[in-house]
Amino acid sequence: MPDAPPPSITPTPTGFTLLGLLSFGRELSGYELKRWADNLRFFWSAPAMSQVYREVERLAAAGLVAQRQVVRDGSRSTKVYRLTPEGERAVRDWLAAPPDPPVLRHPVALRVFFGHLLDPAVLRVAIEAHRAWCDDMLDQLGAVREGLGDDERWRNVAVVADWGLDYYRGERAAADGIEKTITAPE
Amino acid sequence: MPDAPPPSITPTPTGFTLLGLLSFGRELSGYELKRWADNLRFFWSAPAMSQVYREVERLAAAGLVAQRQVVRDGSRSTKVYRLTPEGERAVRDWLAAPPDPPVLRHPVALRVFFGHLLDPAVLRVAIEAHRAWCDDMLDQLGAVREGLGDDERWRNVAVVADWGLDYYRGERAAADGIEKTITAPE
DNA sequence: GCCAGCATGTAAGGAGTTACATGATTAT
DNA sequence: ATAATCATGTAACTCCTTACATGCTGGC
Repeated sequence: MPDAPPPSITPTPTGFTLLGLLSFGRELSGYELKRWADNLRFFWSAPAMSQVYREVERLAAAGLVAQRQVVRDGSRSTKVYRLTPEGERAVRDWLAAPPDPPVLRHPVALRVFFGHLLDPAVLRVAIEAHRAWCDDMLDQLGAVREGLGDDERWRNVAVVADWGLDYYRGERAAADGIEKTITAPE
Repeated sequence: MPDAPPPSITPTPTGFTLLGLLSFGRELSGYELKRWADNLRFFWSAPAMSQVYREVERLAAAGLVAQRQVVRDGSRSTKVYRLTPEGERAVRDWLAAPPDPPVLRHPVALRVFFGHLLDPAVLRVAIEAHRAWCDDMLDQLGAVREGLGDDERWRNVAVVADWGLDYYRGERAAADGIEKTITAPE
């Protein structure tokens, strides 16, 4: 008699992204999955460590990933996960479904919208902080992009990285534009 | 003896945005607040109806808004809310705090990232759906922008609307660019 | 007569966060 | 030695959503 059929729970969005990360073929630990997931932060929300552990357990319970105990360095042991065929089917189906609209929460836009409640100097500080954040993201994403090179295997990832670089450059330019509007009201 | 001091709870982000909406000076019902909040959807998440009612009750309990029973049309009655001085202080302080980084969740970027799991034709459909969504947002936001005119009272709102029009135009252009990359792989 | 819009809520649950708790290994 | 990184989890809580439930009013 084969194993009991895994309970058919539907993964959360984060669960699906973890399946996606495992679809690159490597066996990863929860810790490694978190670090890979952090690379999605340029266009997606990176999950908390604790959620990665919770989700990957759920995925294992559902049979979408296979768990394996690995002993490293003699005594220390780690759980690693790899995608099962069912898991791959699940991500594929999830991705093939019509996409939800993008989610955007833009604190700077919100502050301009409610600009009558803010001292212009404070608003300007917020805009400048945003620009600095954009620069930071551009640095980080630029580094990622360089690491990808033109390796055929990371072609799609590179496309997204290039898209992201444009996105954050646009974001930065928009911040500059808004700041001018604020500083020179008439 | 004055009224018991209102319990000092901190509003949720949605609660603060409701305070912000009330800071434009009008007394609004829960229903009207929801419709006003929907105008934030171009750069912020619009709350569900039920959450608006829950939050506005909490704000009233905290003394940040004042509730008033209004009888319309003889029998029908509505609760309307207006901002109290404490409420105004609370939003101001919230907005003056350093902004959180923007939140972005971009399903199309995610699909490109995991492009190896998708039939190119399906990916193209997703990109085209995204472009259609951008066009829709541009239409809606354009209509909002026109309604604002150059009324001095809506100056900041108009600045955000103009920013949004640029944002969605950029989004649309990026979708076109990505689609070309996908269609012509070499 | 019926449907769209106005109007208000409750109940249940989903998805995620922060804070806490623990401990081994590696590099400085 | 001590700090950073690797490694794994639990508990409590927040914020928000969907589904449900109800009823009035105005226009076609």
